[in-house]
Amino acid sequence: MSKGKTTGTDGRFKRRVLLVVRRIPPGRVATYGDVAALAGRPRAARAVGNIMRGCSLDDVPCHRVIAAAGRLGGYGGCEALKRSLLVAEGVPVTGSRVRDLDRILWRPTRRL
DNA sequence: AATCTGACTGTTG
DNA sequence: CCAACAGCCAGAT
Repeated sequence: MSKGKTTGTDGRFKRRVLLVVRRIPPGRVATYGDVAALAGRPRAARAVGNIMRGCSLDDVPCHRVIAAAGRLGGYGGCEALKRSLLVAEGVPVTGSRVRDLDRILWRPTRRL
């Protein structure tokens, strides 16, 4: 292990983002910007989206990550699925937007 | 190391 | 409400 760098070439940011998203409880959502901030880069919302794009629902509940202002954002071209998953968890969604975002938005009590 | 990509965000019209 | 533009960022090639 002297080098310990052969694998895990992932940026720490990506790892951090995955951990944050995994902590989002059912019935709640977090915006890309919030996740980025929790991961340590409040302006990397776009980067978070790119990371989500490469992750799977089996690895992380990416459907709980939405865009700002309560908009659902994208989902690999299957936004309808994202909407269904959120509604199934009890998240009130109207059209392409989450209602009462202030109540549904996840509030982490402790940071990493 | 440079360039391109894009599941973002805020502003302007 | 929607379209266009610009700013910002990490990952992939």
